Amino acid sequence: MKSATLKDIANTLGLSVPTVSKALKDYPDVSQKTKTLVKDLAKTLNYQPNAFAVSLRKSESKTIGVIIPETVHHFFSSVLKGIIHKAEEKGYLVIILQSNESYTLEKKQIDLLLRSKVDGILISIANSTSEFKHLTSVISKDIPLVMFDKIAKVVSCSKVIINDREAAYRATTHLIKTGCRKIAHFRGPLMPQNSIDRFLGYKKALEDHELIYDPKLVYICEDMSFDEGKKYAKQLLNDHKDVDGIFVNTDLVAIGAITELNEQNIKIPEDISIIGFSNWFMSSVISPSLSTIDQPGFKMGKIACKLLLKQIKNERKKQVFEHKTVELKTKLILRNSTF
Amino acid sequence: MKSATLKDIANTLGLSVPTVSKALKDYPDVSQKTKTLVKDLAKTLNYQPNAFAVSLRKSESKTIGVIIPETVHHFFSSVLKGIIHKAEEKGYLVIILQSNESYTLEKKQIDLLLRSKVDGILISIANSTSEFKHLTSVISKDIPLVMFDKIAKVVSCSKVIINDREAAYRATTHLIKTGCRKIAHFRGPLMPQNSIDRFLGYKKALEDHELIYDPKLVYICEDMSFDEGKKYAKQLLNDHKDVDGIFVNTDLVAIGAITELNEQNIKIPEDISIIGFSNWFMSSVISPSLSTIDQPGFKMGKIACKLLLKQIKNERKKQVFEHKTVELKTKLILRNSTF
DNA sequence: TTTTTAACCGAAATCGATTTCGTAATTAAC
DNA sequence: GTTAATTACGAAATCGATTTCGGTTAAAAA
Repeated sequence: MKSATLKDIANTLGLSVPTVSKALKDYPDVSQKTKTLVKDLAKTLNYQPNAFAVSLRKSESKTIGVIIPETVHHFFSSVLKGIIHKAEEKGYLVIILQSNESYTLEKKQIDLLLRSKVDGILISIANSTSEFKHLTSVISKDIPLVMFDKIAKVVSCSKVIINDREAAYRATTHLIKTGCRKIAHFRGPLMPQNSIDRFLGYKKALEDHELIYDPKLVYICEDMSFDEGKKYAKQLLNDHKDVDGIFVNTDLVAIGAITELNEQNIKIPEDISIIGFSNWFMSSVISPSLSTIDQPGFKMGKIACKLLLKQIKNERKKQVFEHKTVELKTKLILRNSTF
Repeated sequence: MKSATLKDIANTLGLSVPTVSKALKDYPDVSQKTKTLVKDLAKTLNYQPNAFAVSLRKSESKTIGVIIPETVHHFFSSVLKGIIHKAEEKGYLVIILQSNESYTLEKKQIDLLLRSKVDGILISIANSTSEFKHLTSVISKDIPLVMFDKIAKVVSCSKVIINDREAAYRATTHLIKTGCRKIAHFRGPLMPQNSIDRFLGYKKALEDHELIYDPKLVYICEDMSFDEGKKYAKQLLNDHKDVDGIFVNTDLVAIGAITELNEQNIKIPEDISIIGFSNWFMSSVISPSLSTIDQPGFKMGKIACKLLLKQIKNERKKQVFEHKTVELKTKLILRNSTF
């Protein structure tokens, strides 16, 4: 029981294939009579145009590809939701791949997506990605590309980001304004732009408020895990007993730190204030609940997808598309891990 | 700068398109000399077969579709990770759609996937889905379908599940064995099979241990949210002051309940023991940490995908494929919300 | 020298849908 | 009644790759 084709309709009605095709698409050079004839039969046969054939003819797949570092991650799954939502609304399907923060995998996946002829690509790059030939080659092939959250500044394409630096500045400043004088920073890996920017925001906040920036107070988390949060909290308590605040690159690590401080009976925020980044759901639930920066994942996904689809549309019309960088607002969420 | 086609290679080498095609695929009726000639040029031109054309010819897309109720959900994003992992390994891409627990959307999405000609479909059905014509119609079109986690028993296809009933039985039994005598149950909606099964496991455990099953101790959570957990915990404390245990359908709701009990200074587990279901990461981090049932999401995704791909393979070979139901082991995780 | 047999290659059909262009039949115009 | 203008359809080409089936050349066998 294969599905009906134009040929099937044409044969049973004694028409030619082109006429049937045109009838279904309301071409003016088909009589009303045959149009209704064709459309009725198409409905009863439940005719669906063969997507492969249409794709081949129009050379478009109505599909976009997304590469994220990790699906099991509150922020990225929110972004994903936004992307899928917008794409579906515009008649596009979404192929998801995850790089697991690996540059090698990311390259392979870009290749996979190109081979499978997606109409465009959304990407949030892996921590280990420091070369961008695979991305610029996408652009040079005239495949629309939009980066979100973890971007590479040097790649010229549309981007959707938050102002990590400013948000980190605000978070750190809040610690300062509520009395912290010796503030540590658990930062992310050296490479990705947003871990750099958050660090710079932290540093700037210290300097603007006449606190001394001390590199020894900055701990680098390689995989930004719960365990790393615990580990560096422990180490911090050993190294610097008089620390009274920590600004953490991401909530998960902050929660690890909170767990360690709780176990050592350090009072939060009385002894040490902690502020995280990203606003995972979890953060509202642990004890003490975690102050943090809210990152609008769903919105970021929607906007990134919208930008991509617009660019795809322009590409088809051979119009130039100016790359845009959209910066989304973040919110400082105050809970019980800070004053 | 369009990408190279067989025609391009054929023209520059003075060969015909079929010969080039056969050279690339090592047909025996092409001389070694032309083979190397063709292959070399293909490499320098970076030739990639046009996926649309191949799909049309072979009528396969090397793509599978996945419908889940929600991406922003620890369990489902784990399953997703497993699916994508296995699919990529076997050369398949994965299209993700989310039904948002809506039957209407689910139907539309099945249709979308069929129209876009995926080679197979993986689905975890929405809570509101009680009719299955859209699913049986997939099967009758000979498109392989595999259900996971939230399944419909009446649909005849392969399934990957856990034994919800037995796991719930174990969880409830643990409460009983550690001294609970009046155990409430926060269950899920009436429809989905696993919320029914978990309820039945709870009930059976009570009966097997000579405790009286009291329907008034069962609260129905419609959307299984944190807030519902809080709400019903509050209500439970009003309705039945002597309750000493709660078995909750899912961790998120359990965490809501814990939050409410904490606020009311009820001691966990001394006054009331709580046990959840699913083992969200969050559960190990809140205080007190939540005892729960571990559900192997990643493994479930991998196995469901593996089953689907095997069925796709068999379908192409016109072989019959016997539907399998794989039941994955769960684990009782004991933490500090129970003795 | 003739016949047989490989070895190599290409013509043509196919997968479905789309679009351009040409033509027959009908109607309108003069 | 002849010409011009519609109307309504189909032939053919196209999007790339694949596969079957012949056919030509050269080498091997008789």
